[in-house]
Amino acid sequence: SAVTCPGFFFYYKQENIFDRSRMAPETPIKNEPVDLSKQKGCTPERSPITPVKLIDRPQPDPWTPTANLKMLISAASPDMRDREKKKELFRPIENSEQSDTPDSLQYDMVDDSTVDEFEKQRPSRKQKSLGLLCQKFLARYPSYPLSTEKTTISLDEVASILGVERRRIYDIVNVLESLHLVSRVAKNQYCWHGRHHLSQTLKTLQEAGELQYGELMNFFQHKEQDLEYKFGEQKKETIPDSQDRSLMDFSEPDCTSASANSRKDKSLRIMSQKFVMLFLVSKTKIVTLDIAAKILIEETQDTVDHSKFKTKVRRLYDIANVLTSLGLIKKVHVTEERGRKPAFKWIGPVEFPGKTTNLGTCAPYRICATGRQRFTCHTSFNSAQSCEETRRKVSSEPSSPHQERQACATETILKSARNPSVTSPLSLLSVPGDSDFCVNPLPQAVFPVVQTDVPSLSLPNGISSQPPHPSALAASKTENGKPTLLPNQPFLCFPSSSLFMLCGGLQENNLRESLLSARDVGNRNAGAQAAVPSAVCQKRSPHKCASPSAPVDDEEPAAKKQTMEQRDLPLSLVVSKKPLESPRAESTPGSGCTSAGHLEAFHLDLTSPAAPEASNKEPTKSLDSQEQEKGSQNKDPDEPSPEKAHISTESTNQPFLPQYLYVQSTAGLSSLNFLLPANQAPGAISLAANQLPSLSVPCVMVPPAALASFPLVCSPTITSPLPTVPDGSFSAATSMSFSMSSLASTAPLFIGTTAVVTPKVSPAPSVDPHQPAHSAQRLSPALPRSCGAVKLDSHVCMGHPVTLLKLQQPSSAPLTPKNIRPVHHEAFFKTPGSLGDPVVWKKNEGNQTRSASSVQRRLEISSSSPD
DNA sequence: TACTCCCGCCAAAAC
DNA sequence: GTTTTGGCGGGAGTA
Repeated sequence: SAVTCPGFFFYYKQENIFDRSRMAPETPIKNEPVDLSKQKGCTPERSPITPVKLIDRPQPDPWTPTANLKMLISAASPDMRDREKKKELFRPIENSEQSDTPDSLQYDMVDDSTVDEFEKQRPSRKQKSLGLLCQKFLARYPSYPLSTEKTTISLDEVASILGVERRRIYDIVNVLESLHLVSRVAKNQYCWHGRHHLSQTLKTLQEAGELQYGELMNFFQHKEQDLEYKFGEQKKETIPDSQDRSLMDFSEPDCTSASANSRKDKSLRIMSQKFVMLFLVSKTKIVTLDIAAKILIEETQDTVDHSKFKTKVRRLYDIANVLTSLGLIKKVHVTEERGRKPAFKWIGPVEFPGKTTNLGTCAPYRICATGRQRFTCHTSFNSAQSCEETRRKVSSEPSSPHQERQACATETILKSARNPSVTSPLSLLSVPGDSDFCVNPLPQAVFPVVQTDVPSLSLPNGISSQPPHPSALAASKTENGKPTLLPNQPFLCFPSSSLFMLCGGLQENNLRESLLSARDVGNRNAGAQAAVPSAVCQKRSPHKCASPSAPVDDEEPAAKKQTMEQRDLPLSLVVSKKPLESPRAESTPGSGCTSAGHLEAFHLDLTSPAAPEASNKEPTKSLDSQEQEKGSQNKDPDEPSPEKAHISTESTNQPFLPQYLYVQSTAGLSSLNFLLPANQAPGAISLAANQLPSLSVPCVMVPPAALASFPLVCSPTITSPLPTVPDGSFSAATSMSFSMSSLASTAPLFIGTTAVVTPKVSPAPSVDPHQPAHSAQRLSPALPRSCGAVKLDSHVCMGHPVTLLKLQQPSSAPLTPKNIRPVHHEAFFKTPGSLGDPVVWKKNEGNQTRSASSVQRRLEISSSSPD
């Protein structure tokens, strides 16, 4: 009941528990009967033993402080005797919980009156539940503490007070932390923030969730079985869990230390955020545990292990209990063919007025805007989340086209995340929804850097690439130490592996308009990144991460983008809105949000040009902002302003005609894949099959959908080719680090393969403009085109100078086998590297399995791959 | 029987 | 080396 009546619950808590605890934490203790035997945490003090009875006892009176006192008093004598029994029977926690919970139940239970009975009744498991414990915990603190007051939480103290072992407190705190209700300030010390930022956090999560899980959720909801099936496959194939993980890990490192990542990947916090995302993304707002577990497992796990599934479910229950205590969800059951399935329904806020940005501002927290990112305040979290998210995306890839697309998108994102060792930024970026947040950072990162090693290229995936890029860039930089930006250059070097989607012929007009408007808005979406910022900053710090402070702003943008509606859309930048078919896409213009169906599409879109509606929708918003940013960025091509890189957004409404050529590099990974606007004359792109000719493509590069946040480079039209940059300009460094921003410049992109480019690059694919439209989900060479989903913001690009991208194909060679994608198309967006044979990946990962997320692994690989 | 999820081992991470 | 964190899964309570 408490759950259902949050208000009441809280009120109650505050009145009673809270006051007690806070005001006099000790008193509570006293009140609480401590179970000497059980309570580990119980400090001797508490141990005092006052019989818990008091609490337990249901007194007629509501739990008011006074009532408590009465109880205590009354209990006094009996307590003593009962003590022993109670020890076992009642724990402080229980007691407190009961007391805490307004529920009549408690009273009922207790009412009996006699202590003995109580004892007999012995607290049931429920009474010991994490949910109740959490309620007690929450009761201790005000939901909306004064900004001025900072409440610190001592884990030990709380544990002792609540009469539980610290381990349990961690469970609670981790979940609360994921929502920014608390933040860790030091060992054993957390800071209570209350719900002030909850809406923002949720918003951010929602955005991120859309990007990451939008399609999946929809998909699942519609086809669980299929999905499952797919997932299984995907996991096997694509999910290089390790890679994904790696992403996460890296990302985290950004924020925190890399070391933490491994564990954090699986962190309850991240899981919590992801879980929340699922709700926020779900149209029905109902998420079954099995689906959630599947989705989450995919992300992290390589193999679909039943035991893992069970474990995941257990964790989800833990999280759900806390969320329930927060009044955000409630338990329900979904009846399906199979029968009744446990599920939870989101009963928390659905719309979030605020902008996500603020979160970032909140000192303690930061939301990593990135979809995948972690919202968690802690840097570590943020990064981790992002990574994880990305991973998930990747992993989650559905076998089905849609799924694939999505997967691709996610993968790309993930990849991006991973790649950038730092990823976090990327990850952030990648997330479309987050895009806002991400935007700034990414761009920065993105800049044209030439990375030699960067394996990851987010680009490839287009969307994903974007986010990744930044990170990638960063990563490359860090890794190489030379993230070289290409000064001024309009070029970007892409790692061979990367895939690019180029889109041409987007609705430039629309975009432009949107952009303009966007500009007007002045959003600098930079702000958008807010959430991301922190994370980004950390990661990016080098760049510009806009100061975290920015977050606020960022959030706003994000918020804008992803207003409820939009959020539906997968942000994916990818969005290209309607690629070729725009017509279909068309529709949803404003909706931005793509319906579930869209979602799927959008992912796909990201990858595939075609991605119609979904992409459209999303793009609209985010794109606009992005575009705007781009525009700005473009202004300074040279400088990669963080924000610059944007994905152009299209007006959602307007369908685009995306025309793409998907150029696939041969080896899948190694080679680049891009989409060239169909419009262009094929000739324009002269890709020798073997080499990489520098291409001038008046196309837009569309980063992965995720990019939304990132700058996309779009060249709407195929303008005349840009001046080609000398291939040589880009060193073989394959890194594609092109900064998104630079790309963002939107100027038409010029893609030139470096001389180095290996012939592998399969131009051929590129040749087919048409194909692209379809699914390009697969990076695999075979699938070249699929990528179409790019979102273009041609407009943006249009005006701008052309960007030259050079593709390197570094000998793509080296592509690690991993990179090479197996036949599976599922991999879609994965960067070439990511694409690698799943099997291989797995193998590679094998060792890492646990610690490193697949993403991470990927990253690692990629990083090495450069080799 | 299936669902829940408490409990605490134990290892990674952080001191 | 010690302490803090927290992943993990056995297994018991519930429905």
